[in-house]
Amino acid sequence: MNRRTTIDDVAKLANVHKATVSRALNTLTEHQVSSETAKRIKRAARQLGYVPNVMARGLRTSLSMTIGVIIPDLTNPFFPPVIRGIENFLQPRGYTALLANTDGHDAIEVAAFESLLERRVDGFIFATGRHGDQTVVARAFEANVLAVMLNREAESIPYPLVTGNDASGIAAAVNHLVELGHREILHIAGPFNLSTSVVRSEAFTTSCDSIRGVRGRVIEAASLSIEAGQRSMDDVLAENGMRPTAVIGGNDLLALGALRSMKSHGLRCPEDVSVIGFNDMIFAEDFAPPLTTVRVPTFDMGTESARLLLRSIEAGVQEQVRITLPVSLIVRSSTGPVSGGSAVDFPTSL
Amino acid sequence: MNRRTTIDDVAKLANVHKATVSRALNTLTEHQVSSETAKRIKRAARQLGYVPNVMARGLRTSLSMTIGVIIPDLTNPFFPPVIRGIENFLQPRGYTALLANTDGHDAIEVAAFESLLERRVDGFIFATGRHGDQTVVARAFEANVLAVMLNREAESIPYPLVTGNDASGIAAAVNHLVELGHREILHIAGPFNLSTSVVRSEAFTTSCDSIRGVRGRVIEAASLSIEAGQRSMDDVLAENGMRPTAVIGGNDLLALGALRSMKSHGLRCPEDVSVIGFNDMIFAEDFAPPLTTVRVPTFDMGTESARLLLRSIEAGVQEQVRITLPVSLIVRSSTGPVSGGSAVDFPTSL
DNA sequence: CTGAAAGCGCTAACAC
DNA sequence: GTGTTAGCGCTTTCAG
Repeated sequence: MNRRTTIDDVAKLANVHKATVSRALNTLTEHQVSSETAKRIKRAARQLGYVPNVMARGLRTSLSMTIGVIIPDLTNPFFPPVIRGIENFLQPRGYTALLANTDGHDAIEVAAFESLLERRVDGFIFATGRHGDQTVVARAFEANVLAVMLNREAESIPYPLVTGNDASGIAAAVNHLVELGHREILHIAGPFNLSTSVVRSEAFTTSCDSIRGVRGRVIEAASLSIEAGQRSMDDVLAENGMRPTAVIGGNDLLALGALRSMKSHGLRCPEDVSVIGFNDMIFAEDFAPPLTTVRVPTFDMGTESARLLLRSIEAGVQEQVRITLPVSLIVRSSTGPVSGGSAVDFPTSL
Repeated sequence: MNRRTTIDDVAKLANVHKATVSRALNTLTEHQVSSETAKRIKRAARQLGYVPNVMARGLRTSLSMTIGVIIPDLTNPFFPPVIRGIENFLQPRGYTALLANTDGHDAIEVAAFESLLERRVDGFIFATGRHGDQTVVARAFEANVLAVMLNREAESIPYPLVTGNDASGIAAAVNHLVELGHREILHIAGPFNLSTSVVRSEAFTTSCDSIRGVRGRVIEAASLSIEAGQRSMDDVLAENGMRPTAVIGGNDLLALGALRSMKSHGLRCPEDVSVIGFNDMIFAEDFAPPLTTVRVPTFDMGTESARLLLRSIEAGVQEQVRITLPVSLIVRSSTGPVSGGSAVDFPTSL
């Protein structure tokens, strides 16, 4: 990677000062230079294959034109569409996203945060909000760093928040189950140090309580993973109390775990137990059975958070908004009429 | 985001020259400064919350400590583990990856490439190799840019290549099917302008030809997507010639598409037709039925390509290696004995 | 409309 | 061991 051509090279070839080159090549200042010289300069630039050096520019303007995106794990299928949404907004505006995974570890999160600060990112998108203020989010806020929260909120830290409408999604899921005749419903919630888990489980309890005869039960999973969902469902099935006829996972992964647990216990879905997920992640329709779930506009959440952040950056001041995007229930084959009850195809006596 | 403290601030507080601060804070030059002053400097730095500015450093050293990673689509589950593998190698070495998606469009690819050049990335990882030299890869090579190819090769451009052992994976898949009694095997290949598609389909033909009585047929899908796989399988099923009893997808997505097509035609898997995928992407085990597939070490491919690239960067010269990682056949439930024939539960005459 | 000069924050070469 | 000096490549006053 040999020495690249600089603005001075272009200046020399075009017989102007480098300042003029700078003006000519920047859309915002292009009008300050006569269209003839501008043309000459551009030709020279093209001829030399000139590519401006963003680092040098950033040093001068103290704008890096990058933003840091901190997520738990790219491998979680929730995130790729979010990232694409973010980039979709950033790219045409000349910004670039710097990605960092934390795997949920505080130490890694701190390291990632600092590494992004070294790169002088102009702002952050945090998709890692947790409760308990020791997190990086709190440090960022104290340090006056511009940021927006995506999906999850950080307790008491007033960064803007972009989420799906969790409460309405859960309500739709509960209603769907109730219409199918279910009365004993289990919610396998994500860890309660995540705001989404709290919001969803509260919405779950509220929804169940508001419908006569419906009993909702909440169990907290250790993490938002298939394994944790499976373990939670195993625990429930090991009890010899009353079994739920339906379960709502705090996300699709937990629902998938529940499905695996049921399979290992010889329970069929939806004949024995109906299952609903949350997010409608990729492949949700290809599972066995295709998963009924709440679709969350992940791409749009990315776009919106990027939009919000750039607005803050341009204004130079932190906004305090809250954007809640609509969600929708996608009914597939993992939910069916309760057995022992109202259904036609499954006349039963359980 | 107020003005950050600079090296000069630290120098003033520690009563030394900024050059000394620079030395003290850099592990490679730390020994050049007395441990006492070093300690004092570090204390001052911590006290002020000093974070070095990599843009300034990069301008000086003409190293950005970033590398560009160009992929078709992050949303394709093949890539997230690759990216994590790359970052896993880069991060402890102070490097950061800049990601860009092309969606397979040349124009976007060019734009992404230039935007990364502006950021003065120290090298590239291309996961977009195609045949036909008009691509960015060719331009990069001509411009003496350091890079490595991941998974796919760019025709005649001698960048290092990191792949899985496609040929052995396909051979294992074919053998597995033959052992199950299959004799009419279909390969739904990816587009032939991708080197992986060519390698795999050639391996397929070779494998089939080498076994007496086995007839292999190759059909080229329009893209590496579920939809393309479904369409290809639809086409085959619409013919009234001899039907294959097994199909090998060029990747898991194509296999999944075949599965969908079969379902819509009332064909069962594996009873009517066995299906094998390639990559063992996430959730392959959760499909209906759980997919037999060739596991490719995606994370390691990321790691290895990053290692190769950094080595080139440090050497300052392009290497010419080729790393082929071992793959393994993961047998699940989408493959079974050929119907109408041969197995033990299905007694055989193979 | 264009040129000259200064400086963003840092490191590397050279002094002492 | 530490200070001095000189830029890296760019934008932005300020003159003219």
